[in-house]
Amino acid sequence: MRLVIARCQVDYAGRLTAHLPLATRLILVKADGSVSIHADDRAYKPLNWMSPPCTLVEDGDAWTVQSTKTDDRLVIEIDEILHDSSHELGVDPGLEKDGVEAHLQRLLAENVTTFGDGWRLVRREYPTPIGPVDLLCRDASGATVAVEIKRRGEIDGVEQLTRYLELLNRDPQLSPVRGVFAAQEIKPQARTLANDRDITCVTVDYNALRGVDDPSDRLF
Amino acid sequence: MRLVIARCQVDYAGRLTAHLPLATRLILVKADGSVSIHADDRAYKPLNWMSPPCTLVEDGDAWTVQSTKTDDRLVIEIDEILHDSSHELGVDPGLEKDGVEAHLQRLLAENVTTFGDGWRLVRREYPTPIGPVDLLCRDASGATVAVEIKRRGEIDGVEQLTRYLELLNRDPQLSPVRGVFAAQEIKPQARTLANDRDITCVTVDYNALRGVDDPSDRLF
DNA sequence: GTATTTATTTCGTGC
DNA sequence: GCACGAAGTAAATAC
Repeated sequence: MRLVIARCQVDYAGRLTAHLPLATRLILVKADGSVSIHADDRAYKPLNWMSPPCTLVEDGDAWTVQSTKTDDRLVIEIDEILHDSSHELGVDPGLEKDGVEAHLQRLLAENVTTFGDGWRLVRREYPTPIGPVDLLCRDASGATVAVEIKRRGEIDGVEQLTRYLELLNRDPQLSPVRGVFAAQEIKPQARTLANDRDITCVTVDYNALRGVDDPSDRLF
Repeated sequence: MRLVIARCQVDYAGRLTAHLPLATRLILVKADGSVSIHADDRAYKPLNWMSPPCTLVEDGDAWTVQSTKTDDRLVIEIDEILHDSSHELGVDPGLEKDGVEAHLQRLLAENVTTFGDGWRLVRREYPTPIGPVDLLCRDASGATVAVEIKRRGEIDGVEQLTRYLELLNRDPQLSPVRGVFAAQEIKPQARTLANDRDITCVTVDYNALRGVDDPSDRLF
């Protein structure tokens, strides 16, 4: 990884064309070949960048980063270099994620009684012609319920579930099928639409649910 | 801007929980308060980050980045610092973009003959109850044409234009209205759907069109 | 202010 | 390899 602090101008041509006037910035050159130009704001987002595969050619003050696959090009005109250092980082073991929708789905699949006593899982990722339903269940009375799970419940999730319900209700083996919209947080608009369509909203406490599964916390 | 190369472990808790095992990484602390943890790959994307507003508290080897607005938290456990430098960058004049959909729309509005001889513009951003149509035109024969413009023509753009056409064709003053789907690049799926719905596809050469407007190129 | 759309989206996953 | 959906999406824009 190479860190360069330099006064520079940058031009990009590719999916769009863009220009950066002369100013002092960080030029970050990674071992993967990527080059990104950072200002002192915009959080982690660079002003300009080139994704690998690409090659950096330094011709004096003119640095050219050319994409190997497309005709995208970044031209950096160096005015003055204020810092230039390189560092061996090695391969990163990578990020271990937790808490995404998939995990929430697995937890709920293993704990369908979260929705009500006597519930049981028919199957996870129940296939339909327009895509899999997250969970297909039977409630205590034996009625079929399609469950759509989101981390954040928004209006498009309700639309998605509505499409599934319409399809599932055409199947006389399953019909009538009702819907449950489960999320860690449900937006008011989504809740209103769901209620209007007789879909039950359930907000899920992910931490509590995980506690059922594995009470050992990592750090928090 | 502060650049720290350090062997470290990182834990994040917020919208998800995540852990980074001990490894050497770049810790980038920007003047806007943001902190991002970079490995030597993943292009410009950090492994972990915290967006402003947030505060970094260093307590020996334990660095804590706490979001001011939410309860998101990043805990960095420093094992060894290999590099630590700070740099004054000043305010960046920022990126001047060109080539986005808005500009493409303006260019085409000024050059509707791109679609055919004798075409003229009725109006740009023609209002309908479900949103504005990019361009409403009349072709050489006087027939009404609705034009939907995208940088990249994908299936949802065709759906959008279809909804506009359905609405516009209810207006006896305009009907019959046909559709043109214009983009720099049209995906095969979108083209197939458009053809099926008798919508004409037009791929636009943005550079050539811009050349009509302003023949002076910046760099390329 | 909130809701919607865009993004040089990027990134993963299933086919 | 390509289409589809999710993202700690974020950011800009419309309302």
